[in-house]
Amino acid sequence: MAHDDVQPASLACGDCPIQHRAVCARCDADELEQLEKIKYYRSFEAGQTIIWAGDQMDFVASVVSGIATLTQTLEDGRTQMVGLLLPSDFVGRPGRNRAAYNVTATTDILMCCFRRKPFEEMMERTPHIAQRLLQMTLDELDAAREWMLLLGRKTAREKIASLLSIVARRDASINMSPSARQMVFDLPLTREAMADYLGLTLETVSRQMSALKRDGVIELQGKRHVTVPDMDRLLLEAGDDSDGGFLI
Amino acid sequence: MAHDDVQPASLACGDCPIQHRAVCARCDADELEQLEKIKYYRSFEAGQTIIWAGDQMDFVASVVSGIATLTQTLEDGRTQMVGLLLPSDFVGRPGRNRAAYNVTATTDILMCCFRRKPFEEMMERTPHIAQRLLQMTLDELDAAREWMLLLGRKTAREKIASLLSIVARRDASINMSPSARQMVFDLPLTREAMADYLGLTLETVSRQMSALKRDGVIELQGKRHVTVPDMDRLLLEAGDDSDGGFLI
DNA sequence: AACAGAATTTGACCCAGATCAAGCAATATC
DNA sequence: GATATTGCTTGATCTGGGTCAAATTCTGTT
Repeated sequence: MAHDDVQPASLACGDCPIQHRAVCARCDADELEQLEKIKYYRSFEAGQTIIWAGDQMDFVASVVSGIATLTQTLEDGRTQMVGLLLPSDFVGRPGRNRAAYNVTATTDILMCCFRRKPFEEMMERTPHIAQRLLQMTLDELDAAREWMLLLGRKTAREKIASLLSIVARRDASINMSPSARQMVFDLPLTREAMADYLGLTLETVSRQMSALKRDGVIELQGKRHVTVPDMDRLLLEAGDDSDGGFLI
Repeated sequence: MAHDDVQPASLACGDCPIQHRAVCARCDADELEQLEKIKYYRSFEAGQTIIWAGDQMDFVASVVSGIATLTQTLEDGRTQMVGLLLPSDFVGRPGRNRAAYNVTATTDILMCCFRRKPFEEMMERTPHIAQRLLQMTLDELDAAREWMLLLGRKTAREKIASLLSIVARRDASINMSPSARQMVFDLPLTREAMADYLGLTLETVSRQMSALKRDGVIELQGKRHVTVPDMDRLLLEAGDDSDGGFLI
């Protein structure tokens, strides 16, 4: 998951052919050449499952463009989203060859993959890769823990408001000044995906969206296009004491 | 408490004075000497808050003995536990000087601390420390995500059964063969702490404990001492498809 | 042993969110 | 242009777990 400290500009790192913050921010020419040899691209269509939980993983990868979700399921079909993969996010872990989650493309997606074994060997020789991955993993852990608070203790309305403010914030950091009061963005998730993320049913998501609209917290044009007239109001509804999103 | 006196063999790494898997498993004599210089011990009593969210952190640390919890709170007082710190676990992150969570001792606890700046500098020079921390952080992330599934999608009864099976499993890995059908252990948590961990109220925890007892899934001697006559039954109640605990 | 205080259990009641079931709107297919 | 298909909304009803309150252990102290 990406974070507030990661500026979109930092995603493309100069003339690095991989253009990925996890592995190339501090790579020298020699290291980049090594990476070049073990890398390949894979693309998936929206809705495709990229990796099934339990699958053999012979690669680690980073998202170049598009969005994917990490989900866990109970055998009776209950599913919980446990993470989002946004451009520049990393998936797969050195040292383990089985996937722990389902990874599903929610939009068309392009992944930059590295063969696992050589990547691990390279990591041994190239300390700053482990350091960078540690940094990213710690960010993800913070995000996951923030989400635990949401899942365990927030009301449905607060959950929705939290998700909206997070998406708004991320969109804003890409499209406009993050301090603007009014924000406009498209939801990258269906109601069902929102429900899976928030630990709710899609009906409750829909009802709370309608409630927030009725109360003037948000405006909806169509189903995906959202206008937030007053971000402070939305953040208040989210129930966070802090200024909002660690998440995403 | 059982955990104070029993240390898994793997925690003590040879003649390393720090005896901590995060930082010394592959340290040579020279590195150990450096660590020795920046380390100190702190101890806390059960109930004490070790670190407040937002506090300045001038150290990173690992638990030598005892148990602590990581909690997040909303400003109206709702709290959610987001992690447990057990002996050998690491807390604090290189590269950030503000704590993100409250850390509270649930038993008397001894921590081995390293001054942050020199630790970071040492990490730069000593690749395997970052590699080890990455490994540990990835494990924690998996645990957090497993917990997200629990928080978002499991019923109260399943949550309790999950927690019990996790504690049983961890205890078993210390005290006896993990494959035994019957298990006996002490809960290291109060009902309130269990509730904070599971995203429930303490009344619901109590009720579900009683229900599991009534249904013969567990036996209770006193409030903390638990006997599980049939671990498979408990795991079934936990609703996991896998064989249980990534967690803890 | 008796008491105080905390932790836990149990009961009665309530409500947020789940479930079940229709309708509606937008897009894709023929 | 008619018709599925898919995603979303809304309504009616039910229920798991929350809330409030009162016992009942347990623990430590005098």
